[in-house]
Amino acid sequence: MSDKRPFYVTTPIYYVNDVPHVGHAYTSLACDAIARFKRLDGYDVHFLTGTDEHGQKIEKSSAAAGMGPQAYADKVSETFRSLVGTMGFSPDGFIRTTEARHRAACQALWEKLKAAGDIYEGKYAGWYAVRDEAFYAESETEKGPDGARRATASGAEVEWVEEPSYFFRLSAWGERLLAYYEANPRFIAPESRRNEVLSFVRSGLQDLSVSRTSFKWGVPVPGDPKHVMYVWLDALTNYITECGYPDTTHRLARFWPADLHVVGKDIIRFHTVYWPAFLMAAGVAPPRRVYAHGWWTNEGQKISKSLGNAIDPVALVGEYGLDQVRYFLLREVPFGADGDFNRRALIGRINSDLANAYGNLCQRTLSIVAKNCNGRVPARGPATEADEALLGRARSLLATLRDEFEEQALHRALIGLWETIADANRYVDAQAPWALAKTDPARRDTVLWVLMDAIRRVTLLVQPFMPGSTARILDQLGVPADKRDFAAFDVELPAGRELPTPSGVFPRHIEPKPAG
RNA sequence: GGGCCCGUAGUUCAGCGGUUAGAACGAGCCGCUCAUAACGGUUAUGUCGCAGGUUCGAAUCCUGCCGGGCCUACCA
Repeated sequence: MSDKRPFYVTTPIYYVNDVPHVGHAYTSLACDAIARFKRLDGYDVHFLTGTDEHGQKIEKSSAAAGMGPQAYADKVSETFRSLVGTMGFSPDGFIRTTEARHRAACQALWEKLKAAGDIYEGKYAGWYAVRDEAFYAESETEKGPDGARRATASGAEVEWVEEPSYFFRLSAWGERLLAYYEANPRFIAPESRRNEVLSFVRSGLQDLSVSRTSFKWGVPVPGDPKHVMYVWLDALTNYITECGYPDTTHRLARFWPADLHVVGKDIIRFHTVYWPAFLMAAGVAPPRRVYAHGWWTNEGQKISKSLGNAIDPVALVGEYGLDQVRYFLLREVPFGADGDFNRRALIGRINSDLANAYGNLCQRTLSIVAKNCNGRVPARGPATEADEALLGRARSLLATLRDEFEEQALHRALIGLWETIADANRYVDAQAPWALAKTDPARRDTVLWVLMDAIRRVTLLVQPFMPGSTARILDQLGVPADKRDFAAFDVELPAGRELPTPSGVFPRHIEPKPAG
């Protein structure tokens, strides 16, 4: 239906045992900026997010909440769905693992793996801690002086438990995975994560338990309904469920293989080892790229449930503004690295980068236009060297940003954009259009036109990061709605177009005076 | 234990073999007055973690040490 090139980007599906926090918001935000950039650049984008709703924890949490697991999942899934609105995300699909289409896809994938001989029946055995409701590897436990074995991390007593389970023959896929990494050097990013995965796979893979009989809340194993599929086989499959798997004629089938899975660094292995192994075993192409981002700390402190210092994105947006938060999260930390969330830095970004540099550039330019040019786009005259320098820089931005988005270097994209904003502010001072207004109105108009065009180009490219604010700026510049994608990057503003009265887009953030 | 990464101005970081080590924020001084008291110019501070080594030359390569982080499988 479209001859545009497809681009498929996904967030992980979020587990509904948790309430949304900045970590979730951050992953989705990065995907959102990427999806928006690609749409503006003419791709047919499919951006998928959703919720993971199966498993023992949901079964238990829902019972504790006095409701059925589906009702419970419905409720929590809804909080994730509402985050989409709060954060201004633009997903094209929202998938839930409890949907019938997902059950069908998981079962189809299972049958394929079974038929290929990559699934066999065995016995899952391990050290189980009742208190933690978790299995531990032998190396994660130790024997105490009383002879009882305990989980090293939690101190909970563990017991040896065995249950029947199906296994995926992951051990057979090590060499083929390494060959895939070798042939597709961009598959895992950033580089440091790739190294980790490589060394993990080289160290040898064990078969993977992919079913459980100890709980019911999951996708039943075809032909053996005592079992439900266990975590990753269920969760990861969502990415192809969306594309209609196993129906290759589905309207979204053309989006597979995914161009990009964005994940937190904690689940990189599942996406770069298990997932491509499952897919290759089933005869499906693996995704093109998996990018793992880092974690946020809160004012220098590790975020943890026990500290109760989770950051609520909804509160954040309420206090500082949506685009301000979006900008901060993507600008403050190199995408891929860990970062610290702190108020001083956030307020610094809001005031320095947004209010003083960008917002004020727009405001000072547009108010001179409003006062001197009768509120219309001025006409340009011959360009000077200084004009060409600024315009040349602004023109080169699109190509640069394309490269940076190819690498998910979102922070570098923003840095480059802001360098041009700084150039433009220097240009205003050097050209002093307020003085030209008295001596050389034609030259004044040229200067203002140059500024407006530089701002227009920068703003076009800032759209993926701050869609709301940039829309307002483009309105004030008189850029029509159909001239805001990158195809219109070189469509310059026609002189004489009437402009609305300018008004500030990025207010300074003034900290409320703390008591005492 | 094994593997990977990091330690550079007050702060966050760039630089990864070649003249006097850079940027941003913050601080001081000067200028401008179009603008959200915003903007521009300028000044300042660094034994580039420590100790050896390779080299004509090292923040940049090698070794050791100190300090910090991450990975080392079935919690999403």
